[in-house]
Amino acid sequence: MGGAIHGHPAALSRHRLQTSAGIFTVTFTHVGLACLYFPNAIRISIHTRQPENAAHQSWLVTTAKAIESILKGNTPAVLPPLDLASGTLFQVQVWKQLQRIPRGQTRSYAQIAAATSRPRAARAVGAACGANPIPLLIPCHRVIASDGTLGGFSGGLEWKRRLLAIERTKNC
DNA sequence: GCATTGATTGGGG
DNA sequence: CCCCAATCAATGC
Repeated sequence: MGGAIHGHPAALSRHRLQTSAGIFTVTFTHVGLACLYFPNAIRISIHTRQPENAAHQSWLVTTAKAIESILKGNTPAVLPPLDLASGTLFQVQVWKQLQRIPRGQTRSYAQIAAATSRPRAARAVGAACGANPIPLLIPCHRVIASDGTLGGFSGGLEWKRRLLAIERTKNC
């Protein structure tokens, strides 16, 4: 059996996804989209090459459209089901708050901390953002430091700058 | 503006 | 336990 996290199944399939901004990699479980990697990310060797699954094919199309939508500064009309089972309770709470940040807006790590009823956990929110398995669709790029500086980004700060610039431009 | 520092939380080994 | 981290506010320069 493949490795499992928190008692949940590991990814069943992995796909390369060609977009206008390069080749993203995504993984699916039986629940939905589990991970999304930027084109520049180091990809792990594929253990689980399973026969094509109809649901995964459908989710792949939806995921591709959602990525392209975000790259254009729009809000995706539809998202694939997201499998957040790899997260702890706190991380999932943070990730759900991230999904509530409207396109074109930002929040500070401290604001997200407050939204999860842990006003002093700003630093932990940063760590939870870093552990976000589905960047772009879970928009951790919209979280910045209280003083207006960018903070960090697991996909590289260039991507964070780029995404925020796209959304800012689109909003004006 | 920038650097330092103490407080603080959640996660992982 | 201990260490790390995508923080923050206060402080001094």
